[in-house]
Amino acid sequence: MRRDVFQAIADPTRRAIIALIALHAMTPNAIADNFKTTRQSVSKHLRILTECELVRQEQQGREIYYSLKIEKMKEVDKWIGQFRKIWETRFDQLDKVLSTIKKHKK
Amino acid sequence: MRRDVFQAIADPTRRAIIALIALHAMTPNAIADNFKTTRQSVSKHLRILTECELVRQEQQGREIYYSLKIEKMKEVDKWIGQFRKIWETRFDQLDKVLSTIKKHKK
DNA sequence: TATATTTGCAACCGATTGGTTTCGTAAATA
DNA sequence: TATTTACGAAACCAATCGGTTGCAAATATA
Repeated sequence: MRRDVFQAIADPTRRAIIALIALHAMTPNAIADNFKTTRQSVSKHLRILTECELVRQEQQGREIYYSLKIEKMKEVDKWIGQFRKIWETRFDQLDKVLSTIKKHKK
Repeated sequence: MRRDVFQAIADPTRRAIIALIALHAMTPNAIADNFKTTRQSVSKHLRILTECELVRQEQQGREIYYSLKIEKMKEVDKWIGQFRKIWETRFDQLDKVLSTIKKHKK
């Protein structure tokens, strides 16, 4: 069962969970309250998120607080980075074309 | 069969295809040459990428050239953006802590 | 101590996945 | 015209997915 961040964020429920716990740690029950699905289903998603190290657990009595390991999200950002370069370059090129047109108008 | 960009980039082969055709349009056969898998398998991946509008086709004789619709990648970038704010803020806070320590040392 | 709450885990289910093989079509080439 | 090449689509397969139900363990409360 080889997991990675990209597989983790592929599921919309998982993306919602990530967004939920990004700022504040939450218990599985509290997280599940935000969805139509069952607690067990959320628990399964949390296990997957834990497996790919996107999430951190903190036991507190009988409750377990889950929070986001935001550093892991940088992996996605890094991958997207290579394409950001491309679309920024293309924007620059378009910019050059536009300014050339302006010059010609003058 | 509702597809989105996040599902598209979940598969490693698909991510590799995306990176391959990001700069230059390529035919399915040319793409398949870069992988261990068959042409038909790559063809299936290309269909999925087409379905979620990540890819553009251009017929040229009996060949079909596939290229990346880089604008679509911005959707992922946008989603990651909300977390970038968080980790940059945390970095700022760490920075403040560090400069406070420096001041105290002085 | 008996009961209720919070949780993870295993078993199971139908749907979907990524891959293969096979086939049909259209374009290039002999 | 006959053959080869490039490709998509369909049928099929084992593996995995997301979800459910049921249960056991640990902690809190009566």
